[in-house]
Amino acid sequence: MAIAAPKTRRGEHSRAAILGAALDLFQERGYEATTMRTIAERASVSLGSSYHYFPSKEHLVLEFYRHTHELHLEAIAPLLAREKDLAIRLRQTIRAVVVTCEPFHAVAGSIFSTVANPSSPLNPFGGAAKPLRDEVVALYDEVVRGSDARVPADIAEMLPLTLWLYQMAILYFWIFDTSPGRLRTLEVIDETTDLIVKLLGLANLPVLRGSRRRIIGLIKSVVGQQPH
Amino acid sequence: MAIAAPKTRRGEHSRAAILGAALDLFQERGYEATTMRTIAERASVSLGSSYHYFPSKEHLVLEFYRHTHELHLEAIAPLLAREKDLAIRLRQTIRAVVVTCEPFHAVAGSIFSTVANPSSPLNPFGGAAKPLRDEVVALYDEVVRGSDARVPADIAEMLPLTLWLYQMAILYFWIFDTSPGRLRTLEVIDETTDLIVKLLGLANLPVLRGSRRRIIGLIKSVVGQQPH
DNA sequence: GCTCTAACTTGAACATGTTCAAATTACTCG
DNA sequence: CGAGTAATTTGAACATGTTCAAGTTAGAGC
Repeated sequence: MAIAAPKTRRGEHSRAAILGAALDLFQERGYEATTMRTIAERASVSLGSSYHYFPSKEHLVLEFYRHTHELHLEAIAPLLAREKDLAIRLRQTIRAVVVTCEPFHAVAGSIFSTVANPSSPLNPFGGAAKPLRDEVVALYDEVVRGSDARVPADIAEMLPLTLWLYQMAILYFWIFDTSPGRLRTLEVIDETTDLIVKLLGLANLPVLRGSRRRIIGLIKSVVGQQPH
Repeated sequence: MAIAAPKTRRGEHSRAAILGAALDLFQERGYEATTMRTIAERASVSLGSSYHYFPSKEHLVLEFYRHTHELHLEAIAPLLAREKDLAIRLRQTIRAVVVTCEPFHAVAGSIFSTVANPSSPLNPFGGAAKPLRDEVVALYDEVVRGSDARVPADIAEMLPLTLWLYQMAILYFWIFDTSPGRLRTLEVIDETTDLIVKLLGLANLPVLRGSRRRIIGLIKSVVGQQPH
């Protein structure tokens, strides 16, 4: 993602200063209102230097995402270490996403759309963002695996990727949520996580068994498409 | 959406020329590669004139959308007039969307992302795009109402808006679809429309009846949020 | 310490979306 | 037809993401 990893002490310092300035400014003013010139100025480097370490403004956003992901991991780790109930693990993990992102709610919209652009190298469905996406998927793998729920193999296979997609959908809803305390998002999270866990439990029921293979195949083909 | 509707013959001519040039160029070169200067040049007006009729480049995209929607309506009207089976009506309507948009597949990505931006006035969830969205929702209302399916009132109420959201999801999938003839998208359409109609049929089954009110409430709260 | 190469830095230059005040044109009303 | 007003047109100017060729600096090898 970076044009070049720094090779000198000065280079390391510059890169860190640019990234730090960008993260601060995105949070303070949002994506569009933050200009590359402002970032360079606050980092005390020239405009051109920023482009030496980050090919584009969008690539700085990717680092912003990575930052929030790390906050999310920290926030949820203790619960994942002690709780075994899948419903609780899932609900709390998704709740932690929106709680972690709350300070960035005002700027999340423009950032999200930048990333949603299918032709952007940052699109999470393929490209430069893949390593980060894989980390998020791994988290959901841990959410499921670390629980005491018995999930059939065919479902377990595609569940983490599906939950990642589900998280994205929740975030998109959250962006539009203007309710006090973001209560509506929390309600939707509680309802949907409950629904998901119930559906997993129903997977072997006669009514659903008939469609199970078809539905799994469908989800796999939707979620597993590897573009670019 | 337009700053001003034309009041003179010359004005009408200019606006039409700008819009026509924009539609052609978006199709030829895509959204980013089409500059406002190129549009103005092909329309034989000055750069400033374009901004007299369209507040921004994004607003020209909205017209592009309207254009494809009208093509879609034309394409699907005959079938909706004669066919009564809901599954067929729905499948063919959604199929017609991607078939209609096929000439724009290469450029659809950048256009879609522009519109997906929650802070854009063009975001379909609220703002300038609302009139067009209402038209699309009305089409799905017609798809359901014109069928011989008996849909419970509580479901019928939120079904058209939900189908509109479903159409958006299919389009997002289609953007990434690189399979020959866009076959994967067509398969996903067939599977999902079938699933939707089956679920409607199952709505009164005991297993689902327990969750039905909750699920409907959930969908309404997700899809009915009125932002901005 | 000197030299040399790779790394790094710089700021001017470019393209493009957008704004705006001034100039021009179209239309209405007497 | 002749103002006068509203509509339209214009292009220069601005902000910003990005590129790049040229200059400067850091660190390795001797």
